[in-house]
Amino acid sequence: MSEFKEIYNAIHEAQDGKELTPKQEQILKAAVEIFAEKGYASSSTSEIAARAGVAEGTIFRHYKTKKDLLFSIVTPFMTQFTVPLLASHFTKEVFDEPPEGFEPFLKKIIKNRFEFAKENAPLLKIVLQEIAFQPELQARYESVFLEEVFPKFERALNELKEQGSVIDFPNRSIIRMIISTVVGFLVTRFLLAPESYWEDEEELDRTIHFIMYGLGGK
Amino acid sequence: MSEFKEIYNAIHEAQDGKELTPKQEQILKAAVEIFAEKGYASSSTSEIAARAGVAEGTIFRHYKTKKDLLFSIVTPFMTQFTVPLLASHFTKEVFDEPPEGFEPFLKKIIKNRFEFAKENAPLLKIVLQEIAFQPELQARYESVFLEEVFPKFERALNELKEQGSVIDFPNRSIIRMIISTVVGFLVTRFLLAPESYWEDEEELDRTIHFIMYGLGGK
DNA sequence: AAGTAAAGTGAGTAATCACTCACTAATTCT
DNA sequence: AGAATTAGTGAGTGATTACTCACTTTACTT
Repeated sequence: MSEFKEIYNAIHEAQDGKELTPKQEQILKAAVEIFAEKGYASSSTSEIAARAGVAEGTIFRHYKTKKDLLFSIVTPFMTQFTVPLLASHFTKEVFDEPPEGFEPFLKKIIKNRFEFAKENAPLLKIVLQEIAFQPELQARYESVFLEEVFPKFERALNELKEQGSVIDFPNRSIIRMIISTVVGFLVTRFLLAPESYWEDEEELDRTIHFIMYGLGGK
Repeated sequence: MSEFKEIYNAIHEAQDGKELTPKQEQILKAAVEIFAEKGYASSSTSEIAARAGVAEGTIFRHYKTKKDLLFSIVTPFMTQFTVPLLASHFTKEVFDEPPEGFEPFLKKIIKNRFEFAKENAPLLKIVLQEIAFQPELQARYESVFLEEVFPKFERALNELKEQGSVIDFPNRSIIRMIISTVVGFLVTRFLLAPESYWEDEEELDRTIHFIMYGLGGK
């Protein structure tokens, strides 16, 4: 919750050179909650204003349209979620300690994104929902993921394949399988069955085992 | 497309003892298209009526509410999708040819559901979207999956574990990993990147390999 | 302290929404 | 063939929608 504020404040500051107004924070918080509860299309600006304790006009003072409000919420999250995947030490790590570089690489990346998802579950839900219908979000995903994350991932995989520690599948197949497994875990854990009892540490280790052996070389 | 008609006709007939009216078919077809394109909440009954070539009142002659129309579309699909998982020969197959019963079991089930998803991609999209916000759909999923599919799956897994051909993870973890992998594949194949060139046979085999080795025993 | 710019307000608006209803057209029943 | 039931229609309705705008309040600058 405090992290929430920080992320948006930092991003807004970087864009506008100003901090978020208290009311603006309340609007963002309320919008995230309501979008996650009922979906973007079924959420009304009047309800968001009411929950934020703010006049409806105040929303439109800061965000030109309702869609603009959605993007102001979703875009920073998408960026924050992928940024660590771009950090150079993640790819370096794979090469530094061969041939057992794959497992710690995966472990670190997954546990890291797990913690982030844990603190931003509603945002995860909003993104997964809205990316299906908002072309602007798809475009953003493609430009960031396909142009930045994918190539880095691919370089690491090619190296690992040469070491023989990863099976010789097409890179996009491998990446699809890893992401399916991780996203499937995050969705089950935080969106489908957040109330269940979860042994997070063990479940993470099992998930990593699944990927490691599923994609192991030779 | 022809299969579409058949499924709904059969189900409607079983419920009402009557066949679907031609206009009713047009309504269902148009609703599926539009729901998949813009999402349930953003679709208007007037637009559905227009695309179906039907007066708006006709929709409400057959479906009490817009939500009733959604359920009439989604429920038969959910049932059809899970029915083959309940068929007894699927679980039998695992025990009949030990110890290599796991792979053919998986292969058959996955290829089968792949074909079904291929012919009903828009419906798959609608279900995945709306299950997040419609408690009635969640309830239906839980009653069918958790009470029917899960126990069958579990019995098969316990047997396979005793044979040593499947790793000793909790059953719900194993099932989660299998479903994540399969759903991730279907979503990527038919919803995210349906335009890409896909080697379906090979990709299916790789996906099965991934699961087999990821969950292999010993 | 005065002046200016930004933040906040809430009644008002045109458009759209799901849904109704009195009516006609087509089918089925006897 | 006539009666009765069902299918189909489309103008009409009240509620809700995202968004505007003239106005007040707060914050910052000098």
